[in-house]
Amino acid sequence: MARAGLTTERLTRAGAELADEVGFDQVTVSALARRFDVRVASLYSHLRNSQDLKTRIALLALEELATRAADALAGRAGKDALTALANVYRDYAREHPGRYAAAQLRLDAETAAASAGGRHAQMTRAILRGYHLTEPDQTHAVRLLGSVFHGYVSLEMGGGFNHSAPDTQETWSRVLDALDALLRNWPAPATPSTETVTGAFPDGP
Amino acid sequence: MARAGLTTERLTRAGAELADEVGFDQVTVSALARRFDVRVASLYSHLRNSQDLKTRIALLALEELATRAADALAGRAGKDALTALANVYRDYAREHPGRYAAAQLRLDAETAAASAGGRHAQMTRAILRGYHLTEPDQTHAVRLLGSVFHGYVSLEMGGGFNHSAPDTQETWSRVLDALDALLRNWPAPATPSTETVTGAFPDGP
DNA sequence: TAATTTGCCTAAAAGCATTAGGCAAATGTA
DNA sequence: TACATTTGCCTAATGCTTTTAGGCAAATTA
Repeated sequence: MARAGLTTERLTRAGAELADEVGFDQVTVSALARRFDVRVASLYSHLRNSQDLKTRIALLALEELATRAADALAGRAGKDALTALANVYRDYAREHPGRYAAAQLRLDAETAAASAGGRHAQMTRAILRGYHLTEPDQTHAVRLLGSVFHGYVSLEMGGGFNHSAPDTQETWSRVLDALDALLRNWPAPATPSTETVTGAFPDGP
Repeated sequence: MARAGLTTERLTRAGAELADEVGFDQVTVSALARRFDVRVASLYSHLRNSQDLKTRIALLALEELATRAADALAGRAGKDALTALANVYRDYAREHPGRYAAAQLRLDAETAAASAGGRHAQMTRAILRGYHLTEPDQTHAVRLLGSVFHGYVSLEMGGGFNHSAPDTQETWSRVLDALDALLRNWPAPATPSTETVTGAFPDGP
């Protein structure tokens, strides 16, 4: 009987498409087999197991995202770069929700080390060059940006912003304005504020 | 034979504990039945199905979070309130990772409307009173804060911040400093910058 | 063409979700 | 107290997913 021509790569790509269609956690070895019109057991020659499939989809997504990010950053700096990078994540999540979810999969240390994850941190760090932050503030800022990008995209996709007035695109622009302003004027560590105490009641009532 | 005394509430609470122990998406009707030393089918008198169980755990988590948030905000304002609210989310996620994951579950519109979700938005809005923002900036800021809190906690729990130098507590403090500074000095919408263009090459090369 | 490798198959076991129908314990009623 | 009803947990059964073992035929190599 004719062969289906399965390969790990083809399965991974099809898995990514499936994820975008039905959601990453609905991605199942069975569903993938159905899509290739092949028996389930046949996939186990190409994939170690279900977790292996999911990991491969995650790595694919991280790669795609890193490539898009690198393209977007080329030739840009400052707020222009900030906006471009932020939009890469947001647009990718909208175009490929399943892959974006996959990119959030927790990888074990070795796999993570071999993934495109490191490049993402590097690129976020790159856009900070325009803002003249020095360590450790640079790392703080990298983490903040990652948090905002991921948090915003994740809440927006979850429908958390659908309920009220200003549309989410408007908010997104203003959030990027705000981040730009913040990075241009990164505050020093707050000194534990004693002023309210030293006002009316220097040593308490 | 003696009855086990199952109720929907007891099952929900036990489900939440199970989630914290093994992860929210490992929560299964079967595992819960095992925990009560009872046959699986018995749970279906108290739960419509697996999804129902997960939804109930999510609602429980949202309630608990809202209660903690309300307690934390009582009598606080300004940065003090900002920090307190932020720490509620972060601490809850660390103490109850499974419940925190549950709180992220996508609910259908009616369920969401009946949930404590609305109170969360209200409380975030409440801390902005100390910062004198008016609409629509207030909504933008609510969304930004939600994004940072959720994004940071989610990346931190995922181990995304374990790789490099400044420890995550230090970053957390500096992120809160930064948000406070940003809210005290919320920027006007950026005007499309024409300055780089009008400099050397007014109409392009 | 013959030998070997490789790819997809059948078969089977185990776990989870879910429904149908039954018996016994708990509760309400005379 | 005795009886009737409701309620709670049970057994049984179906269907889906995961995963392993072993087989046959197609593709590749010699």
